[in-house]
Amino acid sequence: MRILSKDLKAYAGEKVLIQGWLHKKRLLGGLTFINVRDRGGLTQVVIKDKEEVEKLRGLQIGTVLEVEGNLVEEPRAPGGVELHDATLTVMVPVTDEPPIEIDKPLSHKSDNLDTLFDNRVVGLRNLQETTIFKIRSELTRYIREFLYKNDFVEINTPKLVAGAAEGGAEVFKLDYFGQEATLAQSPQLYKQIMVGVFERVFEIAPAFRAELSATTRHVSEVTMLDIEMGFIKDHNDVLTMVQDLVYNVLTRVYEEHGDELKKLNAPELVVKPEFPRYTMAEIHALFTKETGKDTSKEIDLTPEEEKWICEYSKKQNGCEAVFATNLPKSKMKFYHMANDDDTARSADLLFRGIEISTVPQREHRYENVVTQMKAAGIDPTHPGFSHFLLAFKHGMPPHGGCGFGIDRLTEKVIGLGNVKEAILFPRDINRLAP
RNA sequence: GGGCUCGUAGUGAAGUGGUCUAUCACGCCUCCCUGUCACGGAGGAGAUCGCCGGUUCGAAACCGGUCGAGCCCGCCA
Repeated sequence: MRILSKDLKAYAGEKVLIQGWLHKKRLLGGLTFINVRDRGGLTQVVIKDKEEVEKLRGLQIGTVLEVEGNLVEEPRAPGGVELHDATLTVMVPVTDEPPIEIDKPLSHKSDNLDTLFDNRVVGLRNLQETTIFKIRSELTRYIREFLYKNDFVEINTPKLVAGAAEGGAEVFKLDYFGQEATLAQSPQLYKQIMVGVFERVFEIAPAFRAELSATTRHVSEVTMLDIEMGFIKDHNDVLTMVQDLVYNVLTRVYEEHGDELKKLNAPELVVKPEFPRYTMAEIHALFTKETGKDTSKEIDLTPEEEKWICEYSKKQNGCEAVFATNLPKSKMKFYHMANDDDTARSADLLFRGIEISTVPQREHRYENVVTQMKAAGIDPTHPGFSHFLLAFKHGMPPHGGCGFGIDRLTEKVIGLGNVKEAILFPRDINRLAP
């Protein structure tokens, strides 16, 4: 029976069988160490028999092995146990050397990302890369667990759609049996419709953005967490839910994976349960006062301001997650709810210098939605929107939610420099493979 | 869409007019090595310096073009 590396400790003194990939060879003459990688980690195998060592001649890292041997406790071995008197069986021989290093950290310098992604299928076997995606997996697990606990239902909505969900943003167009279709750039309208069914819903799914953006924070296929909740008292209810979710997820990942985060050189976490809230106008004023650069006429936060306010809040409030509230009405989407002044009931959640989520309250009154739609130049009878309006005609409670970038969250938790490093197979303007 | 930068063995880097017949590290091959864990030691293979053209007695280096890539801005998650 196959034993996983992480479970070996319980089998000290017994004969065990492991299966995995050859991860590293160290030949010391009469003594050879090999590391075998399986889903639980690495196992050190000690081989003295020359014939057994010869089986590995010419075989490269990646060779699939079965190893049978006696498990002994050995303080000098990593993990405290190792296999002795091993008999090797080569399940799948590999003779080509890997195109990229597997047992040493890979270069994540921006100039080298192209090589990193070209060789992704093998490079991901590098334990440093693997750890990034294990942490990403944990982050999504924590998100799901938090939302289930708070009575949210996980949904799946179509990614092939009849029209743009959000006016303005660039969409991918494609032929759909003779009709023009687009790839969904957001589940926005569907998740709102589902508030009329379940009250509280969420989805973790790809969204497609055809923006011609070439930056460290953009990709054309993004994994979004979308949340929507009904029967809110006001915008504050949504902000609090998102805040509690993020606080829970961040503190939990640092608790449960602190060692791995440290190995990846992740920054120390500085957060408080209550994230500071500044209106956009306040941030412009503070930034202008502190730096002397006048941003009071900017509609949105500049990328420099996003970095600055997170640093500022970290120092002032001991919290590097911060809400920028009262976003300008001029930027508002037709389904957002306006305030009486020139702002909207919408906020950006910023963390470590980047926008990771937008958290608005929605306009739930049918007539107002139609009015705002027309004002945005959208035809309410278009098949991409008519069903959305039908749901509103039949009763939508006050509601709000968020769109949340899983890729950016992972990037920032680990302290990576580019969102693509947090994506297995990133898609951008230039890259469609692997 | 606008601006800036980069392209040298499989990988990461050094070299900014001649001493480059291109250097180093990792990886690979051969040999030595019984406690390695970025093992160590000796030797070896591997690059028409992205491509095309030009300047020059001479180009990896300078100029123009081209292809590829990255970063910033706009926009957004």
